[in-house]
Amino acid sequence: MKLATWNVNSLKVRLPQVLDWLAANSPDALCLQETKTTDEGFPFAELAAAGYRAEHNGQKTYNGVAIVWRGELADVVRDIPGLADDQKRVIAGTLGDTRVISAYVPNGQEVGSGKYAYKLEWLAALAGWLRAELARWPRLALLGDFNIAPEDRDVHDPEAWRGKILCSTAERAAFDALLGLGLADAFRLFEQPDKSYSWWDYRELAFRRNRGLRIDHVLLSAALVPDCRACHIDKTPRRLERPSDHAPVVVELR
DNA sequence: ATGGCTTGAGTGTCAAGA
Repeated sequence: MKLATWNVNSLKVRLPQVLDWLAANSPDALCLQETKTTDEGFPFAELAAAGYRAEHNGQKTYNGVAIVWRGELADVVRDIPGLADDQKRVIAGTLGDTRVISAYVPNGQEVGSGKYAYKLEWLAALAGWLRAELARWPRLALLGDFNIAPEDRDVHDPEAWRGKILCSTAERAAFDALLGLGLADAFRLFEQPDKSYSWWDYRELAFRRNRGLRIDHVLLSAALVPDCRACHIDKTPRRLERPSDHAPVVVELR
């Protein structure tokens, strides 16, 4: 089984690239973030023509997450149960016996800001909900844009980013708390190239200079880890014209 | 140098992203 996650930064703009990527990579499920559209604007028909079904949790202009899959998806949940939040950042479903969650963690804007407090509260709520999800579905994959670079090696210039948004101690502690639930960072299960990132700023030729951050992740429950054969970041779409600023992250499971 | 791009909104220019 192949699972992937991709923050597309507007599905309207990126749909041709998503369709091409699905055709080229043939994942069983693709988790999307930042669709930036309502359910009415979601391209269900175009995806169906490509052999994929979809569940979307969207809103106008901002946020929006989806799972695009082949086969059957059951027990779909939108949003974090019990969290008062009008931002559409979570959708989950079960593919076979594997729970698949597409998440778009808040950016946080600046350490100490209101958005930063919201990010940390949101991550705490996510962890609380995941504990229950893991109890129900031992085989669980949490995929998405976490907006956290877990370690200095995930940052092109760790000194410049020290303590800054996406890299602060509290954000990294929140990421570690997710690992503490029994989840593993699939990317780090394998030897990886140095300076591997999943996001590059649009400005200042950041991609060409590989000035990026690894903030998109796939976390696997302990039951899935032995089945994980590979995890990689696919930089191919980042090289296209009008790319998303994020690259897809792909895992292959037995 | 707090900029630089890109998107959605909507037609002038701002909010938000990371």
